Amino acid sequence: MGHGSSTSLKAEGTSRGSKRLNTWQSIRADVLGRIRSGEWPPGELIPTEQELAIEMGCARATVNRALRELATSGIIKRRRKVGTRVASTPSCRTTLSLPVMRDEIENLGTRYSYALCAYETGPGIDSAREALQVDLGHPLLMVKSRYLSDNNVYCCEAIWLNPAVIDLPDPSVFETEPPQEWLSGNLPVQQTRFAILAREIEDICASNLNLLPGTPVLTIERVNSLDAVPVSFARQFYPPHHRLIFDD
Amino acid sequence: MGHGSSTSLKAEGTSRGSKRLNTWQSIRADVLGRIRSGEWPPGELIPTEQELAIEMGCARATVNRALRELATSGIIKRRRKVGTRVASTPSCRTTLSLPVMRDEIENLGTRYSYALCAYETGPGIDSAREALQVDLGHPLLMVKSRYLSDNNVYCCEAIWLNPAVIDLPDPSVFETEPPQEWLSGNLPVQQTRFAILAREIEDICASNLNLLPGTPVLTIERVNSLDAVPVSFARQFYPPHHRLIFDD
DNA sequence: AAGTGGTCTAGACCACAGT
DNA sequence: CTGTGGTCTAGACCACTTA
Repeated sequence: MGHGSSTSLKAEGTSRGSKRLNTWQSIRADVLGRIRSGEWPPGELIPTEQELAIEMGCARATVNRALRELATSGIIKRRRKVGTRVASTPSCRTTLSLPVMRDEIENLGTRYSYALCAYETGPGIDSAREALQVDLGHPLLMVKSRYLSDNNVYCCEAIWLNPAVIDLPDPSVFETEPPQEWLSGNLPVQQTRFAILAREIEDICASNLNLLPGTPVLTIERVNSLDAVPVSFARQFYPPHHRLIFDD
Repeated sequence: MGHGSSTSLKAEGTSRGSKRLNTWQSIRADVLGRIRSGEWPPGELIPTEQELAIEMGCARATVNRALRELATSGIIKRRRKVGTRVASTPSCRTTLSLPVMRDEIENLGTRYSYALCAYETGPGIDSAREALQVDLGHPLLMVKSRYLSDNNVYCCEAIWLNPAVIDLPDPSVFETEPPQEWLSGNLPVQQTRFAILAREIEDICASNLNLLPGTPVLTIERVNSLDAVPVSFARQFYPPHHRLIFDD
């Protein structure tokens, strides 16, 4: 323990001319470096926040912030009283961002456009009724549309909306505005549940994506809920070359 | 420890000691509630940290923590000098966790088992050579294996390892230990890049998954690197019913 | 120049989990 | 019990952006 030897100044300040010495980012980088270098191998217990704070000459809160970020990334595991360990099984955690289609396409640097393909009111498909918790006699509005990136079909979407729980507009508004955007603009922000899966493309969408029926397509399903009441079920199909990339 | 029971504490002075009132979680919940209720609609500027801290009766740092978490989730957007806005386009951000297969299966509450299917040294497939940045004359070790969940095939894996950059063990060790686990246990933690996509299952793996050739399978590709040098390229195939779920 | 978020600090208390 | 991470606080300064 500290025995007064330290005058508690991190003065020194000369060794590095850098602007900020003790950013939490720099501490995170330092710890990460020691892990990657093998100095702290998987499963190893690393020093406590207190010890690291002293060693790095910063406040414990700063170390805490750095280690918290590493824990969130799955790099380390923290438990009270026990301490902090390097993750023994490298469970990679990363952030999945699913923006609105307009942003997704424009972020590619390409020109976004949207087109309505069709709409109809009917019983919908099994998956939609299940997700929306309604039965066969209950009509749903289905809207099919396409998103283009520089005039190439980027994604094909089918969405089922439950008119019993939300006031739907005249479907003609979907000629210019995607249903997902209409939802977020006209209802208080919803809760959304996702699933990512692989499916054979549906026959009806195959032509929209210029694909042969049976082609595997990456599919994202979304259920939007309002106060825990599901209001829409959507499927977005991406052509075969599409990948969700995670670099870190 | 130097400090005896130096009861210099200020007796908590505050009124009632109900649990904790001003946790950052409660503040996050409060703000989220106001957003969801429509009090602060999309695009709206919300009060500054300072104002919220006063209103909630807590420190600005606590408000900052709460808002930071919301910003990370994509619920709000923050800019210095400008302030904090409710996201106008609800770009959903969530955490994708890709644990080791053993954990992934055991987390389902099922029994995990692993089986080696085959291995061979050869030129590998185009994608593998590209990912590993080697050419045709360069031999790679390919290992195919299966992961079972309660004796049902859960996932089928093919991995190509570059013997030029890592010392590979005798392939027989892969009879009991999955290559991914061997990698993480015998090399300093690597950087991993991912991609998620949909593919037709390869003929060779179809029988391993008890599927017909051509079936769409959710595929995860991983490239493990060591000091920016790629050492392995893996493809994991999940049967058609498999979904990556995001609830939040 | 001024306002807002971003971060650091030093100290304190709490929650949890081993002993 | 004790030790460890988790959090709150009050104040301070910095960084970025707009006016």
